[in-house]
Amino acid sequence: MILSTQPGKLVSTSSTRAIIGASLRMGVIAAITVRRQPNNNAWDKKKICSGPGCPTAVKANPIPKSRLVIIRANFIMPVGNGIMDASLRVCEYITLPLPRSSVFSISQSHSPTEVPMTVRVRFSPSPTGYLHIGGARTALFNWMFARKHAGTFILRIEDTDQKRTVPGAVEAIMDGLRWLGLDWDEGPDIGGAYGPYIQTQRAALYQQWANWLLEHDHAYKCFCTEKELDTMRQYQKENKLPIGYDRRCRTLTPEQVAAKEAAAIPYVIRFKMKLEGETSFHDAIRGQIRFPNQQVQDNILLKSDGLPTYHLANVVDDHFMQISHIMRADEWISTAPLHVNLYAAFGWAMPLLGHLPVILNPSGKGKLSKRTQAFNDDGSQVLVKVQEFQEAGYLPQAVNNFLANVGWQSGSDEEKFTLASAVARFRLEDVNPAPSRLPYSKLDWLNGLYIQEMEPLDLAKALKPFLDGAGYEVNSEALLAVTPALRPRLKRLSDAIPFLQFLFAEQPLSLTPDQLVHKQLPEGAAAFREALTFIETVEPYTVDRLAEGLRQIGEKHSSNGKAGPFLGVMRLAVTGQEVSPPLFESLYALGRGRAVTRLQQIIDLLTA
RNA sequence: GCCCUCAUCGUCUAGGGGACCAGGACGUAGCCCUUUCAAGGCUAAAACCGGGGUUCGAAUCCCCGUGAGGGCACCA
Repeated sequence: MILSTQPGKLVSTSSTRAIIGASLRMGVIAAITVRRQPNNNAWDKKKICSGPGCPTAVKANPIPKSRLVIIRANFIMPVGNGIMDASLRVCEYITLPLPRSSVFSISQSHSPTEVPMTVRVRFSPSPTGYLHIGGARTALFNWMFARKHAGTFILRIEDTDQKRTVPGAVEAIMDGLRWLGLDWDEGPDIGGAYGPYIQTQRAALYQQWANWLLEHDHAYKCFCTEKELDTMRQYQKENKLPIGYDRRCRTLTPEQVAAKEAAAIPYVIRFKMKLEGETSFHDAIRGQIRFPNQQVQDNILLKSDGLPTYHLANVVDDHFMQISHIMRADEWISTAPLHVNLYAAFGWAMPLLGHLPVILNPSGKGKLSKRTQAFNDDGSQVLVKVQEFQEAGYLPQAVNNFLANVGWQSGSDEEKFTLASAVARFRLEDVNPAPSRLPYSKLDWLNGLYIQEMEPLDLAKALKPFLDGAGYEVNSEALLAVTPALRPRLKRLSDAIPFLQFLFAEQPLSLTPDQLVHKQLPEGAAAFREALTFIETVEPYTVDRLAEGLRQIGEKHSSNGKAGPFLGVMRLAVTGQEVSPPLFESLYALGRGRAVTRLQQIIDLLTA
């Protein structure tokens, strides 16, 4: 009966129902569900029928899993009329054409996010300090989105809070972005068609539009002093009233306003928010978000110093800079309804919003901040500034890769990828809305992988500043010789410092005889003496020749015929480090002269 | 207090009603290799926040809790 339904057979809705009905009587059909597939990614689900009496039948007479028959039709809703492409599953997926039927009518509820032809996005930090890793992540996502859609990435400086502006911060932020390779197409340093890109230089524009709102009854002047507002908030707190501006100046009569103005009382301009109803907007990452309008304050748009607050400045700038998408941090969600209403008051089209998840402290308590010094499980300090990552010896491509993996998933199981491939696959819909901590240990792993890809010469060059910084003046030839051996041992560039310490160690090395004996090496001193002679005379003094000769000596002297035991103690003898690069490279980097000196000291120590 | 957001191994995540006794990665542990430490290879332990509901079937949809984060500034 039902199981004889063959692939390719036309099944009408009514016959589908007949099948269900008949099968239900036999106690084999459980349910039928339908999924629409408008494209390969987005799915709508609609249950069209779950056979009447089905639950009872199943409960009364449980069907073994193997006999549970499921019909499921997956079909693509055609744009026009006609037959839709469908598949029907009966125990297994089989493909069948299925005629259109009203039973299958599906509401359009899941439209794919549209990306307009011209993408213009911005990263707009406040110049209050260095580039924060969370800011860098926001910048990275904006940048990836812009590059993906061949759009424009804009750097805009939001310096309307003069009190918090720090000299040199703009340059520091730009340095951070440059180090990461996030290049901008328009910005304060390079200009652009929509400049200036520093908000304090656009003050007149904000004033103009604040006045426009005033004239069109979307805003009002507020003469409240800070003291007054503090008192108000205090009162609200004590009396458990809703916290926020009570809109007392909203109802000032024109005469009262004129009087206060005549008295030269400073004022701010506040937005006249709708008092009832709700504001909703679509978030590209979170879907629809609704706010009761009562929750939205009559926020200040223009401060008494004549500069705008963020709310006004960002709306005006995003409009005039023709920003198409706003991707900003989570913490802006609650002000989004204000912005929506501002756009509405101006009559401007709203850019698409997407609120990125915040980055949490490793403890999970609070968001990652540069003010609260945090520590990892291993006690190391949590890096927060981009510059700190650089100084710790991370590579920019590793940091980018790392950041891209937090809150976004590349769509494959590959965790290591180039920025270019991430750009190609970047979609706003794939951003995970959940806040996350930075998995720093993954950064170490990734950085190690990137280091292993480096050519020895490039790696040596990259290592140089770190060694210089530690006061180690390694000669280039020696450095280049140990670099291949060093490479797989490095997670961070700065890890090279302890490895190469032996090159600068005080003489003599602080070793004790018992550190240099090995069970498998009965005549240690003799082996060292032979090694000494060999090192003194070997020509040329190369890693390969050293390896060859010392291996032979080791094999000869060890009781198990393997070079290992000797090489181990020998390495310790010449480096004095429990952990160091391998012996041959270390000897080479040390140079013949110093190698001989150290070995002689060891022999003296053992024979004393 | 009010409002908003979020919730899968320790961590970053996959997951869009049956393919999941939940997959990958880092980290951790063990073994192999080995010249110390790494790297590399193999193996293992390790999660659907709780409770209801819808459904034949829920990690997935809905509701209620709980927890975490954010906002309620003349800061952004």
